[in-house]
Amino acid sequence: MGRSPCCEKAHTNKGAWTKEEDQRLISYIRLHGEGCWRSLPKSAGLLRCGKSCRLRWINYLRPDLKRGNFTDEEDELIIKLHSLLGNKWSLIAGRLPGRTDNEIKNYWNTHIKRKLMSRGLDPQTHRPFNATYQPPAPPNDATLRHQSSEIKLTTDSFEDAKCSSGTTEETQPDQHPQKGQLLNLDLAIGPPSQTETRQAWSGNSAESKLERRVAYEFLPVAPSAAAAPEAVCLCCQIGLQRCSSCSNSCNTGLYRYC
DNA sequence: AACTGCTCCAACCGCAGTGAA
DNA sequence: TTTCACTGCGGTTGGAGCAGT
Repeated sequence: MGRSPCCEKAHTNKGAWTKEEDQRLISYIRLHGEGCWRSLPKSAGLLRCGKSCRLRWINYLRPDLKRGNFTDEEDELIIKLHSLLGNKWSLIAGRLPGRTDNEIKNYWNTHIKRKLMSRGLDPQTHRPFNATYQPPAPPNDATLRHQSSEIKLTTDSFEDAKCSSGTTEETQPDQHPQKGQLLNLDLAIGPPSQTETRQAWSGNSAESKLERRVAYEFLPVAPSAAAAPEAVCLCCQIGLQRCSSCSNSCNTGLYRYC
């Protein structure tokens, strides 16, 4: 038995959005807020599927979107994040305020890929084309487990028992960025929004772990393996010896830093 | 002016993750 | 534990616009 379609396709519009549809969607979300995408089209009087409404809002109509060309700084940031995360566009977008995953994905495919190739770098591996190197698979469960164990190597405070156990891949330094490289990432990145934090940092999915890893490595005070980590709460971003605001309610497991 | 090929990006599609029942 | 509805993500597509001939 297949999944029921997300909407009644026979009675929905497809293709480019009209100004009137945009206006209806904006007005409705202003009044009622985001969410309930499935019922939104009917409530807003739109002959669109909920997914289509959500996409239109997120990628085009949201008021906080930054339109216009990407800056060189954004370019470099995207490249750095992509080298770390792979094609995790939503995570990358979470570090670029005002940019959407779709926008970044398109920009990557049309500009940055070419830019990297002109530098003689493989856009997937971020390594020189002529290097004798077997490209790692894009972040799948196995590589995520590997990456999680890498976290364990860079700090003994960030434990993730589920991930670190069962890691059978051999560590081949040439296939992964060095610790120094990871920590050398530009720190001028905005913190994730509350929503992003809630969504990406909770749970124990591979995605969440990856997000935590990025957040961890982008922290202003990255703990070294030798010294005890500075007290920075990863989920609250509060630099206190003990963060009382999250230690009880936080389910990310990151409160160990508090 | 007409045609062709290319680029770019908005939008679609299918699947995975998540939480409620 | 299973099923199902819903949301979000990443890959892909289609068409508008532009440049070259």
